[in-house]
Amino acid sequence: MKQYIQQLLSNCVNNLKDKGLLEADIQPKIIVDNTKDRSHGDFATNLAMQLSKAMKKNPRDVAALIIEQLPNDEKIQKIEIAGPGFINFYQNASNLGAQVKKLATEANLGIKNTDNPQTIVVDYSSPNVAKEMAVHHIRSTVIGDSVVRVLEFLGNKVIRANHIGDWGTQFGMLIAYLEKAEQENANDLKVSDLEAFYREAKKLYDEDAVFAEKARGYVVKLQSGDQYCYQMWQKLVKMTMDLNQQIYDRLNVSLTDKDVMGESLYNDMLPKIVEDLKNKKLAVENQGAMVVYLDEFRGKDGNPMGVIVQKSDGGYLYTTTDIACAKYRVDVLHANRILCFADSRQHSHLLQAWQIARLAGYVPDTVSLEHESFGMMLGKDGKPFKTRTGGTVKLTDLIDEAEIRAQKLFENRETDFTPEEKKKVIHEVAVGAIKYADLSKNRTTDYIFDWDNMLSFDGNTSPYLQYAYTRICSIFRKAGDCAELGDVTLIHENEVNLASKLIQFEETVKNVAEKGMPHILCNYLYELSGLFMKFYETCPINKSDVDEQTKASRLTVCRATAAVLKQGLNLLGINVLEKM
RNA sequence: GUCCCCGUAGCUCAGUUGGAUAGAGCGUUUGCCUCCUAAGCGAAAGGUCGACGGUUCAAUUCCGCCCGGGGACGCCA
Repeated sequence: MKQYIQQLLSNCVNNLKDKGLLEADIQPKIIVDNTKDRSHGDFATNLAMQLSKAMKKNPRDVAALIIEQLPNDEKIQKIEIAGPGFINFYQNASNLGAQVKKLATEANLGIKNTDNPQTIVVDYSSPNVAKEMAVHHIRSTVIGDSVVRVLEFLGNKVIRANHIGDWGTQFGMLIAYLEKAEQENANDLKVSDLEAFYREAKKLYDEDAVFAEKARGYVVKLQSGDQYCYQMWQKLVKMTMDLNQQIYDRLNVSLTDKDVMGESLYNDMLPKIVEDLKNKKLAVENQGAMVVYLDEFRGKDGNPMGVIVQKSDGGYLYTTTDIACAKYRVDVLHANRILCFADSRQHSHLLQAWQIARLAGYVPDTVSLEHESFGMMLGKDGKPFKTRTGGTVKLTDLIDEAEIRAQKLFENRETDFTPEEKKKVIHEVAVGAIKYADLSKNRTTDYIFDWDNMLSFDGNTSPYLQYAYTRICSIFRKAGDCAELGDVTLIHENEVNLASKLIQFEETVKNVAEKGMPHILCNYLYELSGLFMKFYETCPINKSDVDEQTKASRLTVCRATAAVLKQGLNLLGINVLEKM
């Protein structure tokens, strides 16, 4: 509808030009907004105010001229000039009702796949091997996974890339420690606490000279392709990812072992990359290291900053890996668009790596590289988040705590749930709350970690949206067999408001896909749920004094709302419930 | 020192490519279950949008300069 009005206005501008009322070379941006206030109609444009200077008339007169040019249209009930020169459009209620019915009845909510599907690589989660996933991993994991779902929903080919930290000098130490642990535990080693594993390895490395010597030897062997070390390294990777997979499964995150594309994947490419950069005169030697100087980035002295792509000892750095990684995603994965969900501290590093990749011709201008950065997790004191003991909070502990709190909440309610149903509700509510706490915030800003905030079940939270859905399910249960959907006739103000919001689902989802920001969808779903709650309070359905036609109409509105909520929550990676 | 992100109600956060009276949640005060689930709805209180300039018919939004917070700045990732 918005685009429809945009088209009408565009025609209108051309008419004005034909009539000589407007210079032909003026190209106004035609913007149609959803109004914030119902008294301003459904849609508004500021076109008249934009044109008023060029046409040398006051904005309200320009608005009148524009309206004169617009054809009568059955979808539009009324057009008004308001305030300083806004043009407000009132949508015909039956047109609005027809769109709601489409949402309720058509597959995929009437949303068609995008005309030009892209291959999009989404780089997210990225835990480190031999480290436990902690609360700060949740942002990349949960936000990235939601964007993946949104892009797929719109018909794109999405390649999930879990860029795990599986390479580095610490692996010598870890292999040596794993070897020791295996010897001590015969053939049945189970590691459930990676933090302890890493801590013990580090302790031995620092205190035991013989162990440290062996560890250093293993690094060299691993890097030169030694079979034994390679197998031990693989065990460490598997050990970690098996534990991480449990977390992904618990959190309903769509990543699997097939999506793992760790740093080590690009190892073989690194020597060739450096060689190529040297040949292209991009990399030059400085104090034994290979360095690329970039004009765009200045160092402390104001001179172009050198980005080291190969150390003086011949080793490579993560910048080199990220250059190779970008090349791989273009050459092998055929990406049209690459999204990288990583925290803001990596911003300049990524820009440098990508700039080099572009200069070297690995990534053409047609492929976009986007750092979907997010802020840091801070403590209540505004400093980077740490627990009292200086550590961080494990993701598993966070989920456990959420389930404990959800269970407590549940125990105060009277329900007829079976133990299985009860368990499911507690789980989905707890996980939804955690994910929504992260998803609903604009990812670019730093945010404060707070147990009570993150594990809240009231107000603007996932349970609120899930609850709205269960209320609809309850209505249909009550209506039973006579739940016939009918044409939508919008009578009550709360019905109209709900319907207007419902039809904004598609543009909201597209906005999320473009910006990589699921909080836009969260806000939308929260507003939608709020409007539904108001509708629920004021527009009865299963009551004896409601006539059949009204009932059928409202059931359609309910069906449409349920469809949007279910699909919307699904795009956030949150499951709906029939009852709670 | 250079560069990046941020500063909105007591707290946590929204605020669409500049638009009409800056919005939620939590917390506080308070009304509503003989009526489709009260994990809900209604009402009230709470703001120099960090400060000052500039551009514009219009600035929380764009530009400049300060102040404050966080971060990144050659051989870690």
